[in-house]
Amino acid sequence: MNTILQIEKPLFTVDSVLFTVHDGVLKVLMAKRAESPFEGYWGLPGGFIDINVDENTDMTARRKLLNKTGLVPSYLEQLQVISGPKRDPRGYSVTLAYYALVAHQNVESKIASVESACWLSVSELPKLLIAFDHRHIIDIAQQRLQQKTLYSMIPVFCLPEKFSIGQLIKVIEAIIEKPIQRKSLMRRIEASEMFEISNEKISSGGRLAQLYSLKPGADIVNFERNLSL
Amino acid sequence: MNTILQIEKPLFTVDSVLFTVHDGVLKVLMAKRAESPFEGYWGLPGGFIDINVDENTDMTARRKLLNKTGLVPSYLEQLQVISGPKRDPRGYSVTLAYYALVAHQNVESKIASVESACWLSVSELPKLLIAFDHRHIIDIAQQRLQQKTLYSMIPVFCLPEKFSIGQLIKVIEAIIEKPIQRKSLMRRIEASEMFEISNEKISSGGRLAQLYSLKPGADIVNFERNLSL
DNA sequence: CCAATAGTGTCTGTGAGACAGTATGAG
DNA sequence: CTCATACTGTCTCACAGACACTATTGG
Repeated sequence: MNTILQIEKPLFTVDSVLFTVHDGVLKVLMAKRAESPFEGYWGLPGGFIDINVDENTDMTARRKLLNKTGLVPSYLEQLQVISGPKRDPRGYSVTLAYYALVAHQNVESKIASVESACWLSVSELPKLLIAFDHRHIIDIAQQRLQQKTLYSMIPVFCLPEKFSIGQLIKVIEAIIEKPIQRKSLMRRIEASEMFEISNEKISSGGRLAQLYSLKPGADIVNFERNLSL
Repeated sequence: MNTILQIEKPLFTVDSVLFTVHDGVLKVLMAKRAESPFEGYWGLPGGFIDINVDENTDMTARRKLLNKTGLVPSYLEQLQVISGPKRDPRGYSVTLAYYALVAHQNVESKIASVESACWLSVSELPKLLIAFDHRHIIDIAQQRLQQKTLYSMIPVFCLPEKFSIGQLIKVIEAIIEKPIQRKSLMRRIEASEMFEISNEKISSGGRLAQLYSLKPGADIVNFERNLSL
């Protein structure tokens, strides 16, 4: 091609913070590291981009999630790039962090390269050994998720295709760690026009709950006000 | 260290979209490329990270802005990573784009490596030759700036230290391309508690305007509602 | 029947939009 | 004085919060 000084390149990795909510608790998917830096520590699923396979970094994130955990996220968005000379003992490192959401499902670590991938409660992370600065990345991801929950409907991606308002309330409250008004949520569901009323209802210990589902091809509306305070 | 297969790494670059507002027009800083890919096209100021110099990618962005344009931005924030095999003829490329704001000032291209850096009106970009996918990156940056202007005071970073409400209105209107209510803006300035009333006033063809300045150490408040519609 | 959860009606509160009215500078 | 721009007062409107009320299920 032409003369470019191939100056030293940093390590470039892609890591994902995959969240779900189960039993009213926010969980994050972590993998126990089987390999050298921070072996035995919990780390975010991620790795190096494969420029022969990955159309872009989104694909790297998805590929690594699938390989390491068998899961395909319902929602995936770039979070932030974290970089510096000291964050990886192997050298100067640049990590593109994603955050992602999925309905809760059991993780069978189908892949040998990882000892075990599993859902950890965000609240129990302080008790665990976390690799690199992944704890910090999770904090940033959690903040972003909380913020976005105040003005959008992304929490629906923590639920299955069809869901009830009651389920959605539980998910939102688990994310923002505050109670919300059912009424406000229903107004938003109505106003957003993102959802359609299913013909099914679900039993939940009282009156049957209407199930909703995302309209096919609907994009995610951002509201002009935040919830709560 | 240990055996890591050094699989092929992508090119990693950092580019910045530096905005300002001058005479009620949103401008972006572009440099005429003196070197090979897209020589003679307009490109965003940016380049490769220097892992021996840059503490992190923010520093890369700042260093490149300073080198290529002599400017130090008042505000700098990550925008997005864009990646893919085709966006740079030299190979698979990953770019971390930043967007930044600064008070308008003339650019003297102090550095020889760039033919000319100058402020281009965003509206005239369609008429010009833009390198790589930089046009697309600018579009994304502009959208983000518009969005953020609706719920924060970042446009003040397009103004000098001390500024009047009237100046700020002009900047905001240039960014979001819609008129706003002076009253709403004043309420926000009051409520945010980010600013202090200077002891100076500025003449502007009518009654003297009160000058404000950012309180030292004040952080940028996000409002819970958006402006306008 | 009761308990539990789903959903409605409606009042209050907050902050943006609109816009008329007042204040104060230059010429 | 007039004109231009700065600032204030105040009404309306949209939408979130609060909460009482009704509806519908299972036991």
